[in-house]
Amino acid sequence: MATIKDIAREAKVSVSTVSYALNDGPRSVPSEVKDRILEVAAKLHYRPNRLARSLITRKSHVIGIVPPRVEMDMIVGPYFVSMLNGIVNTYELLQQDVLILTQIKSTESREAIYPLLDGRCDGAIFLAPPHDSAGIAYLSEINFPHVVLSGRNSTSPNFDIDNQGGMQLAVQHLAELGHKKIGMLLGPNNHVDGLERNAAFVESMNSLGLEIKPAWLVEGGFQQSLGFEGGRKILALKDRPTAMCCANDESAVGFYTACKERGIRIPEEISIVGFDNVPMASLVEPNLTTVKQPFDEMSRHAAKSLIALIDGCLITQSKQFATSLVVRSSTARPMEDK
Amino acid sequence: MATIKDIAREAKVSVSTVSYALNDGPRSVPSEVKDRILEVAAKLHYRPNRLARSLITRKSHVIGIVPPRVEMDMIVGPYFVSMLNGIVNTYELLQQDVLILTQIKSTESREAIYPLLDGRCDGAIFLAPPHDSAGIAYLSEINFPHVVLSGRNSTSPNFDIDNQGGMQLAVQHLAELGHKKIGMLLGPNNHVDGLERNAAFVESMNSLGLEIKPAWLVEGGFQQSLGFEGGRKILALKDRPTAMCCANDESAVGFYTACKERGIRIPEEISIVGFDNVPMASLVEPNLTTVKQPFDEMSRHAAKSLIALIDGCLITQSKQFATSLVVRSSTARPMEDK
DNA sequence: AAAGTAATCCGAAACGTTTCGCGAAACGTT
DNA sequence: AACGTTTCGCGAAACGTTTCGGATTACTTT
Repeated sequence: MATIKDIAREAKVSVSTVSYALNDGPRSVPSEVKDRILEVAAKLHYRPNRLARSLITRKSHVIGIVPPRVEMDMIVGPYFVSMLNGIVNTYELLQQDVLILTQIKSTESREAIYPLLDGRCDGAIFLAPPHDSAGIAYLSEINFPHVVLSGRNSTSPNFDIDNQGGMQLAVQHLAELGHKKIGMLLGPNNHVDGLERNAAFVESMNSLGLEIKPAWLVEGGFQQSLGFEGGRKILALKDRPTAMCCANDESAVGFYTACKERGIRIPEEISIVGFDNVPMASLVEPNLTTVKQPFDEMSRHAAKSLIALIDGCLITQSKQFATSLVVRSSTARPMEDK
Repeated sequence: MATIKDIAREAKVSVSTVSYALNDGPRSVPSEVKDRILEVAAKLHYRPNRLARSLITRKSHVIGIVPPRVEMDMIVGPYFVSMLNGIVNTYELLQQDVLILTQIKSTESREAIYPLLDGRCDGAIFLAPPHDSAGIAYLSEINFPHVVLSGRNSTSPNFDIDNQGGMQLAVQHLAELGHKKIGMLLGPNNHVDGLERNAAFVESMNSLGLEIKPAWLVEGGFQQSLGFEGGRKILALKDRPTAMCCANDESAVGFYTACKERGIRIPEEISIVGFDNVPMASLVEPNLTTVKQPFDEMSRHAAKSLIALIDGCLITQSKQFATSLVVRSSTARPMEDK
């Protein structure tokens, strides 16, 4: 592998001159000798070693992504994918590569996030990390550029949606259709989005004067399988809700399966609202009414903000993104009580 | 940021001793002084700089991924995601990080793939690259470890499915149901999988003695939108096929939309077979009968093979993976001809 | 007691860059 | 002709590691 030294020898100039020539460097080099250098470089198939360069410039042009985890398993589910999509496409334009840090298993301690701090990346995006992790707080302390997507860390720039407003849209929609008996497939409590959506459900129901029945609140996690189990529990009740809010689309789809198993028709016998608007929401039958999270806008915004941080802009504002309701075919007026 | 030098000064030993202590080797250091060094390292929150280490060891423990492109746009569609999933999960266990090379826009020239050769990654996986690219051939020439997933490069290890066998399963299934009038939503010709599936369709039809009608072969790309357009063309014909093979699931779903638009029932009026078995296949209504590609097995195999290559195992075999037919609800016997 | 061996640990080179300081040459100005 | 100002180019330091060669000391063995 040819190095800058080889070029220097071959072109009979010094190493520094070669560097200036190749980079249009901070110093000028006469076009005649520059041409010769470039020619030699091409002949030797020279390609700069980025490690050496990054070592001295302290810039890698690589952005780290810390993927979300659930019980030590990485989720490469629809959420991760939707976010990654926006991030990757943004960085394609901004000339940054993306490093997926598979080795970071937790954000809870300093040591756990050390792989981020070894010079390989200029900054990091955390996807849906646990609330207020010590590891992330440490990054703020040492001023390592980073942003948090779908999470809350008091010391870091956060980009998240307005879960409160989103859930209110969902509940209100059901109430307007005439539903009074509304249950919820709860989200996980160790995650901000889950927590907030759960709380917002209770709040929205209260503000509309609707009664919350504890039996209608069951764990749905954020996963299809848990949604299915939760659905079974709900549907086995003698007194069933006529509508369900789900903490996310995946668990809603799990609920669908439970309905199918029991032969309960959606939306005739039970209305279902999801949350997120992942691609599958418009594929399942009936198409899922859901609260839309602007994945693309959020992820692009986060990606760009991180670059701003890296470039020295110190005032990166956290931002909450608005949600909107996408009404499809999984919600309808409740059947007449007989 | 503390360096090994700081530790050396603080612990009153030489730099080399610190290195040996921190790495347990290659030379021994008495446990008394080692403990002191580790203590100082912890106190200073030392973390090794990987750039410096990689520079000298020539190992980065990072695997590069070159994503597939269609007309300069990166596809972060179901295919990419399914593969990425297997790769990332494998490398999580094998202690490798994953670098997505957004900056590689083509594999056609040496220069285009230079970002791969700058020391940041030890090897690379190409996802569905164009057939026999000069860039990839160059990698073989200079012995840079790499594998090709879903593509064919004569000089590189390839991991791909048996498109021929898969398409035969599809056609045979339709034939067994009694279909004689079978069309195809063709795949793109600039891609091996598209090419092979198209060819295999023709071959399978011939070997079963079924007539191929040119009007029933329309471009479907690998995308939903093109599948939709293709579907419109087919369905507008006076003499329609009773069954369709689609080059992949996404275009099949596009075909679904065309059917819905025209009020044509699947599978009663037309049977549809997809290819790939991406998650959406089991979500659409009716569930799509499709040829299953073992994404997980393939991607894991490729990921592991690449590591073997990097570790010096020079005989990494290309491998073709078997497909299987997943019969769901989008295929049925044709309606009686009246 | 001498010689051989093993254990320690230091200094320095190396990896491939970027960039600073400084001298030499070339040029323009008075 | 003397002086300042550019332009050009070289050498060397720096980035943070790993690892080799060798010097010093301590422990065996005869």
